[in-house]
Amino acid sequence: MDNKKRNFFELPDKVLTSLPTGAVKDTVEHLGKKIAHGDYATGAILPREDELVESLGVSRTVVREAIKVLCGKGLIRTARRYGSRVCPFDDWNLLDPDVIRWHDPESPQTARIYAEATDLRLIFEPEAAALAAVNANRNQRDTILAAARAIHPLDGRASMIGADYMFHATILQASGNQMLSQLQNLIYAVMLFSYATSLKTPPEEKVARRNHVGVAEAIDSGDAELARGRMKDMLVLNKAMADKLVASMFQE
Amino acid sequence: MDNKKRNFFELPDKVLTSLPTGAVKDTVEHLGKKIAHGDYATGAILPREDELVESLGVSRTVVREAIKVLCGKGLIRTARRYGSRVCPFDDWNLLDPDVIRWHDPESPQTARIYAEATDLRLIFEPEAAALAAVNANRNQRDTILAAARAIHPLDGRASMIGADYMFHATILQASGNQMLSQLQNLIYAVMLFSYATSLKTPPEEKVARRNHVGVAEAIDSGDAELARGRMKDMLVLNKAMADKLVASMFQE
DNA sequence: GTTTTAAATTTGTAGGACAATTACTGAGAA
DNA sequence: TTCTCAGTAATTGTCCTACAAATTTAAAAC
Repeated sequence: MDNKKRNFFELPDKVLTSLPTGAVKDTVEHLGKKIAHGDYATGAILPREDELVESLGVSRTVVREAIKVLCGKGLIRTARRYGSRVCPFDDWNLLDPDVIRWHDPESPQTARIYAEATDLRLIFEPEAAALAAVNANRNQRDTILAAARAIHPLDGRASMIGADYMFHATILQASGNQMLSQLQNLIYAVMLFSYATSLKTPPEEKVARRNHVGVAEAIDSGDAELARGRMKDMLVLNKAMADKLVASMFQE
Repeated sequence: MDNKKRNFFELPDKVLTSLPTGAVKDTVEHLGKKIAHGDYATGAILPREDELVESLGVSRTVVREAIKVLCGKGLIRTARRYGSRVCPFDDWNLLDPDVIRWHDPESPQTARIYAEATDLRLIFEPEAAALAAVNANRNQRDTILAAARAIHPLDGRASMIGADYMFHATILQASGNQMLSQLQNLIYAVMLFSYATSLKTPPEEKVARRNHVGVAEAIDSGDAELARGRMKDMLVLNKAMADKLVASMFQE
């Protein structure tokens, strides 16, 4: 049971696209990551289809289907006689779960996205908490409370971050707004980044946990105003830490 | 010149996917709309590939590439020997520009999405306005002002809504947060819906215009607090109208 | 030098063949 | 009857070849 509970709060290792496992999926992941990692500059031409066929060891059918998927996410654009070129960053579907996930958590370039995501969280999560305080069902309130209490450093970083993700994701779900709920992909990206860089940051878990539990209790009690305020306070603190971290990354 | 200006504020007729024009794109659009319109229930099996080949008059290559794109957007999921079945609504990438656009503006089912989008706007647009007041460049401030002033009923609904969209989209862009900026797709969807149903609503354009200009001037003057407050007031009013409209739709 | 024409190249579409997987069928046993 | 298990059939997944369409590049004509 303990084991089960622990698994429950682990950071889901993959938020997969709905593509079936197979060559197409692998190719999409491979190319998607390369593009998101910046291996090809904006406007750069990807290798020709037959080159990809050779280098990836799959058929042209697979390569083409993969490229079409990436087009659908705004990463690339194809033209006859020209090739597939990488779209300007503005055109990327930044809120697509896959595109978010493909960003390299280790890259300093991702830091900007991370900072933007943190700003965005500061905007919508307090409101989500307020909505959750009103709309959450019994089950959700329990999960939020349990996740908040599970945030302690003794279990190691991985499960701590897992609980953290579950905490925030459940609040979004409990808001009752499906679009708001989908922004949990954004939180997932921040968590990934946070996990990749957490080894360098000083642990402030005790404070973090107290804050989380505070928010959870406010939601559980149904006090929307209190939940909003506490969530906001928590995220302001979070943003301060994030900004410091990003600054230090660019300083290197 | 007048003509050019008018075009500038017209609602862009298509926020296209990055797929090149052609059979694949058409097929994606066709199937995507059918699914988003609810022609296939959740879990329902789509016609087999060879049936689609026949009914759509394209090759299996095209059908397969289109289906893969839809998988990438979370609409469907495929399996050998089983077929392509429609994913539960929760799995759809609701923030994907295409998925948003494919919703049927005429359908009462869309009304719920519309209401959620309106709620979401109320959350992030006041903050976007505050950010824009600080970060917008000269050009953006001018565009926002011009768009706000172009919102008058004499030009007809289409261009009025076009200016409205330009107003909100530019504010998001001017916020300086790329993720925030991408939420303009959501506003686009609301505008489409609004346009489709606007014939039934009594015109309150004079008030609307005064509000928009107020926000624009606040942004132009660089007063973040004022911009936030005015945008919020405007959207609260907007939400009240939206709720009334949705209620009337379900009442029928 | 400029314009027009031709050629080469790259993606787009079509269609056939087989592989892999899994739902379904039916026979046999409990 | 009901359950198990093997076999069969059906559907998508992958590979392949051929040709069409478009567009850049190069050549040619003026």
